[in-house]
Amino acid sequence: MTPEDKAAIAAMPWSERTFARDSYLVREGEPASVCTFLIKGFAFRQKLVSDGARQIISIHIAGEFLDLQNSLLDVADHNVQCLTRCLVGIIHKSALLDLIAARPNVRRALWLDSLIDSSIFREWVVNVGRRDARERIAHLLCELADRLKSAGLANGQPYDFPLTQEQIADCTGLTAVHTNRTLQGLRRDGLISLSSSQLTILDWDRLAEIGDFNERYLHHAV
Amino acid sequence: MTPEDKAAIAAMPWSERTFARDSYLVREGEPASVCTFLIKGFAFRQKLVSDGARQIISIHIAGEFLDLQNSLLDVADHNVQCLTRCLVGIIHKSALLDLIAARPNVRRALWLDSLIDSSIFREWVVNVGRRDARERIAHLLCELADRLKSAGLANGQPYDFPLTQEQIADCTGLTAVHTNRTLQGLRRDGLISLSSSQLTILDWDRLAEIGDFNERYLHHAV
DNA sequence: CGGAAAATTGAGTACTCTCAACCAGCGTGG
DNA sequence: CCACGCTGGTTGAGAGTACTCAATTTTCCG
Repeated sequence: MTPEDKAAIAAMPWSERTFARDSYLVREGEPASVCTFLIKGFAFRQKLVSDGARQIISIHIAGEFLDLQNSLLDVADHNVQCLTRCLVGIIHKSALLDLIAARPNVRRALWLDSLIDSSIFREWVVNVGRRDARERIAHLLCELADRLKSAGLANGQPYDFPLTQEQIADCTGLTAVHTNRTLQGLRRDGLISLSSSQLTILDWDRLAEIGDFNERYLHHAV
Repeated sequence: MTPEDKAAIAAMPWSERTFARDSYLVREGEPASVCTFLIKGFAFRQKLVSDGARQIISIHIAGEFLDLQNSLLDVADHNVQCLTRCLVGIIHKSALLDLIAARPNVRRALWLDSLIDSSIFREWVVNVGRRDARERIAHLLCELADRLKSAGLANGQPYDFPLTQEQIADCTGLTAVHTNRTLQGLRRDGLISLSSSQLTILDWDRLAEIGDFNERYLHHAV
């Protein structure tokens, strides 16, 4: 992006707001009028099924858009919620569409962002569909560590890792109890250390192998 | 889209090609240089995990793009394969990018297409993550029937439904054996009739309820 | 008509879930 | 300052859904 692109972004009419942990930023079924991006904190997307169970669909870290799809879609098809206290940037979708119309580079960057989101969703389908509990959790930990590192949000280990075991369970399609036992297994085998929201990956190679983790789907280089 | 938009699309340098059942259209890890769309037949996206198991990530019907993400991403992050004999349209990604640059309406339509793809991936994460076998299969059947109908590819029941039980299993994260038994349950309960690639949904309301199916995520109206 | 692919069946296994109880940490209020 | 309550984490036992393996039947297609 050129300096002009960046100036155009900076000139957009956006606002900032802080949300408490667990606050909803987007609710399924509600009309979509704004787009939000995360300035500080962690957030996640989720859907609820008929019996009340929750599936988390993705985790988001600072710097990421939370609902870029709202720029074109009329009604939200899933919920977005704060994982921690969050500082969020809010842009009205029309402002974003104007910017996109005027700035090819920005347009490209935003489309690319949504395509990478999409790639992550695909990998999550694979993760919950074809891996067992140990593999799923290993994969999730690798993904988050990799993304934090690559976004420059980690200065070495341990990583800030604000997910409770129940939330890890909702990411991986498991129950909280089984997640607990599986995490204990990973600890016992000297692969990770995880407590009080601090994650240390003690043996990256083995954890990545267990989780069948290959960073290609994150498309870092693009 | 205006008539000019349509003329611009028609004027693009694209080619047609027929592929046999099971042929690969895109292979994970290979450089992405073209985009393809399905003119006739069925195709699917899939990823393989380390132990060789396969997870199908989406099913595609005539009229849909198969790898729009290749227009911006450099390396394919998953495989695309024909489910049946397919007639496929192929566009070099540079031609598509030129068209996008010149035609705001086309650009919007393509981005929208990729956003709806994304929404379907999210629903699949939920399906394999938080539903049991019967619910997963019911949901898959509802989705495909709904999409075929809404694309105008079905003139009433039965629907063309070219998935084998093994492929249904790979869509839902189950084994072929369990898929077989679960389908028998759906038949026994008078919900569906499925054989020789012909699907009849005998009781839509009950099937949709079992599968917790809500068409919102397909964003038909947009 | 023959062979391969797809569907079906049975029996035994195991991974994950459910339910329930219990422990630990922490912020709040008496 | 400590009790209390809440959330999050841990443990145990038993149940159940889904898997594995292997054989058999049926269907599809050349």
